[in-house]
Amino acid sequence: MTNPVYEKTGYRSIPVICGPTASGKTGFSIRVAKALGGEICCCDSMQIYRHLSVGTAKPTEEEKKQVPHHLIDLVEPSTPFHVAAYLDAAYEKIESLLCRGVIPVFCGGTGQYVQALQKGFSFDEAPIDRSIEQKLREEFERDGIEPIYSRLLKLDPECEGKIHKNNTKRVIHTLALLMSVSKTTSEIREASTKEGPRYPFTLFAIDWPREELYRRIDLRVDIMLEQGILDEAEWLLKQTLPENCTAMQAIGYKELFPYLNGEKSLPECVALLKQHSRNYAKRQLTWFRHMEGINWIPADTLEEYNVESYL
RNA sequence: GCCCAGAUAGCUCAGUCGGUAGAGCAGGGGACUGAAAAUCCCCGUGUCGUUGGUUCGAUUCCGACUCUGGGCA
Repeated sequence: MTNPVYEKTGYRSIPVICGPTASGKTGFSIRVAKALGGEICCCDSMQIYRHLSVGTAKPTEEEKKQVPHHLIDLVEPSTPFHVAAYLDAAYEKIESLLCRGVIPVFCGGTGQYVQALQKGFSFDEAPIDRSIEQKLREEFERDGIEPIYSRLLKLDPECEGKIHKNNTKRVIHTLALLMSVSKTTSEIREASTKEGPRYPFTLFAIDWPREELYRRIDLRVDIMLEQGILDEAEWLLKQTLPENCTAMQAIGYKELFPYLNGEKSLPECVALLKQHSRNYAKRQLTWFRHMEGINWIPADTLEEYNVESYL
């Protein structure tokens, strides 16, 4: 079996630097990319939005000068984006880097995106029909989740153990998906993995003692404030996007809106922002802990850690 | 100094018509295939402020004390 990564770059696999928010992924991935002569590909569901920079902890201009960064600033905050779109962009980027003999170095904290890359999910079906989803949402407002949940189970009984009834967002979303592609979830699952991973990836995750990680998160929020996250939040608020659109839900902005609207004090909002960042970090860790073959890097060994020996 | 209201889980509070207590948030664990920084699931023993009294039994009733609000001086 041929390995396009090895053929083009001499490395057996593409490194993916993961870790919770504020764990030091950006700095570390720059070091790795320099050592490997690679370029960085971001794997982050929020950094793909233009204008949202400080709040999403994008690499700075300074950092981007050191190593080229890709898969950042792909779309406007008003544009819907999702794993499928990310994978399209990612595969295209990987291909073009490999053609130049450059090894991509992935870096990011979005578990869903990392998983999709690692497992090689493909989403080549027709896209989900948004009008169906909209109709279902209206139905839910009117009659509650019961009838929708029953319809979902009727179409695909396997969902019973997989999707909790209270998770209305996923119930609605999944039913809309099944109706759009007329398949069951296991058929979708099968179809999306039948080709296997597109490229070999090796995963790494930066590991901090929990308390220390939380301290770093709090500290970084303070830094973001100094760097102008409020201006970004104000700009985003002025776009008057629908509340449920992805960009509006980014941690760092939604918590500051009440302050900008004069409903809450700044310290109150900042405390909440720190809180939500910590909650998020915990959820990220759940993803990474259960990923196959992930290599944990204790934070105090980051300096001397040699990614290359794993590739 | 006097009057009133509080004092219960890390925080905000509910409750026990007297039989040693429970929510939300925090915290911990988990799920995740087209919104994922989203969404959802599971996990709750704490001298019920201190100290006397009444009682078979007090966190609950009564007294005193301490502290915290608010009011009057």
